Amino acid sequence: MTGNTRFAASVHMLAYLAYRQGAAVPSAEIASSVDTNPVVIRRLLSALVKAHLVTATKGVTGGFSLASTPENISLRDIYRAVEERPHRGLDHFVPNHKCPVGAKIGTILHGIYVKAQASMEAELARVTLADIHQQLRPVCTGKH
Amino acid sequence: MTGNTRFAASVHMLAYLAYRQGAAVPSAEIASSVDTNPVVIRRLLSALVKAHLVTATKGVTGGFSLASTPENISLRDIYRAVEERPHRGLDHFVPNHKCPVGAKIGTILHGIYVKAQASMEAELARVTLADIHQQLRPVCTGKH
DNA sequence: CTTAATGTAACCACAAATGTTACTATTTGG
DNA sequence: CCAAATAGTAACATTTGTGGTTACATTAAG
Repeated sequence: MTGNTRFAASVHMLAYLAYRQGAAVPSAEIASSVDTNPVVIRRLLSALVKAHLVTATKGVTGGFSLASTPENISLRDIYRAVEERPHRGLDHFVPNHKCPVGAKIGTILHGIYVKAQASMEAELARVTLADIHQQLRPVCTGKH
Repeated sequence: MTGNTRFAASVHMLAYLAYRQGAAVPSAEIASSVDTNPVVIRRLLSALVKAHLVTATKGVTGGFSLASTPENISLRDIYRAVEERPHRGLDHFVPNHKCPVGAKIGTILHGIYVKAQASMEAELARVTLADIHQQLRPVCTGKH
């Protein structure tokens, strides 16, 4: 699993928590579903805990569970929690400011990125974890 | 200039060609405006030529120019020309198919990506090179 | 106390993008 | 025909981001 899979993996993880219906799920179990390392899972979940989408409990019986009902968690919430700097593409775009075009294109592009992303996020906002949980049916409920 | 700047750089390049009003502009001049290597410019322009957004002429007086009027070139055209596989994020996302969630989440996520991107592209389609050229004013016309 | 869990730091490995060099083919103009 | 300037492209180096891994401190249950 390489490349930028933060968002996809996060949706998968939260869908798994919804599927486990409030149980405290350890990172190792989630890692098995996503097929990656538990530390990778915990790193991503750390961001989701900070965004108050997930709660974590330590100790032997600890694990992760949704901080809210699936209906109240949209994919936009998840996106914003794990993709902190979506305009990263512009971070290292530093044209020649001595050129009239290079001097102004950065500002123009920034406005375009903002609008394009707002449009995309509006689409993500229309889907909730409950919708995804619904699409996962028919499926046996509980731990596999 | 690092990271994924293909789209931003391409918009810059085509804006520069619009600014130069149909002249045959050599890659070195564009590279100066973008502040990068001429080969990088030619590589990106190669994709834009294949998409019929730009024409190239070889030889001493050669260079690049727009294949159409700025009004007829939208940012969506540019995006599609240089970002061939925008769902690349999902390419390497390979969950555990033995898990009921892992088995189905890929298809669900794919549908979400398609919709989110369509929404973003619709926004990009609303902006043309003519709009950008307009925003670049006031600016002296011609070679700097 | 033992055990199983989170939380993180530190590092390694790999992939993808950009930057660079070098070369060929083409076209213009003397 | 030749010289100069250009596109086109292959090959390689460099950089950067991401995921994977190991290790360890902390916490809580029984």
